[in-house]
Amino acid sequence: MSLRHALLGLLSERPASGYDLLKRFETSLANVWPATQSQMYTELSKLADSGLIGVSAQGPRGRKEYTLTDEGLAELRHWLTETKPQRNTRSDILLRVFFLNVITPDQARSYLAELMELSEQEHEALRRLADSIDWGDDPLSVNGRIALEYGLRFNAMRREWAAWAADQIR
Amino acid sequence: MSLRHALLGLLSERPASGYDLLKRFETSLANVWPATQSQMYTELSKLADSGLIGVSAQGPRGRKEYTLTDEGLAELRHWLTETKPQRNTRSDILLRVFFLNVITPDQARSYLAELMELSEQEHEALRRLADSIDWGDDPLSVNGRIALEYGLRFNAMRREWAAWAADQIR
DNA sequence: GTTTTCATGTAACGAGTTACATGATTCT
DNA sequence: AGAATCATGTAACTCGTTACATGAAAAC
Repeated sequence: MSLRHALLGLLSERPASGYDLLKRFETSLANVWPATQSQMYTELSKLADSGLIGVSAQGPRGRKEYTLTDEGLAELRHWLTETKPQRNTRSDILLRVFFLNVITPDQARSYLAELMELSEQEHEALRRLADSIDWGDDPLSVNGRIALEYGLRFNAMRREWAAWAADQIR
Repeated sequence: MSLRHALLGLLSERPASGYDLLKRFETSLANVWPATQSQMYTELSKLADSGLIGVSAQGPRGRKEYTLTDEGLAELRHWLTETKPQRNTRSDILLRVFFLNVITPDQARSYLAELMELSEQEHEALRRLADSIDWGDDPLSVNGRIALEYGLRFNAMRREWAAWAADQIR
């Protein structure tokens, strides 16, 4: 139920079309909340129907620019302050760990080595992303920087853990 | 698509009924792959239809005991060795971070303080769980211990990050 | 004999994915 | 003129959640 809030959040910065939002997802939110094109257009229609956003302008090629309404902003704030985040369960990566005894120790260690590599690659990608952006003092930079730092720490933690885990398997 | 593999994995230890598996999910896999009763019975039917598991015994009250077939074990091994884990995206917690500028700095800091507390609570719960189990040298203990260590490290990381993040918000 | 536990299933709905379908406009 | 990009939408399907429904057997 959070795609709607992701869209409201992006529209709180500035009005945008579905196409714009699609692009912005790719660059900023793809890591924390991926969404398909199909899903976004559907959700935007629903948001417009429920009055949380409105069509503020029409452009060429049927372009519809959406703007956050007062109700939409209220809903966004309500979500941020009054509702508790659901903890993030369901990890394919971790699920596999429970069944590593089904394969050979060599295969298990190889799986954990892959995880280490994956973590390193993601860490590196985030580091490059951090370098490519010139961070200002504006709120968006601060928030983006905080989210990115999470990614860096997360991948560092996961790399260390996978190394430790590989060592546990005898 | 991993619930099926979670079920195959649990059945690789020993045969069990849907009801048994439901109980075992609660204690072991609930943290990494929660599933509802409804979902599990449906998935077990599908697995039986496709021949990856079979009904090995019938008990009182319509109890059906399922056993992993050779094809099922092969599929489980295939999943573990040949397929790449999908990285874990979609974090409600992190999504909110992107929009903290929409609320007041005080509210934002309060949100991060909640996250710190949540991480501490989960860490503590896992620590208690670790203490309550007498870990042996058997494969299941090793795997369970590895998964649990992940949880401990993850929550420690998240707590530190939230503390750091709160400090970034001025 | 009543409550608890065991045990399985279905229906309706919401969220997410893949694929298909269409067409206007801008760029080269 | 043709290719790339902009731009939106729908259909079919899978996965996951909530709620409903049922009843046998064991425990007290």
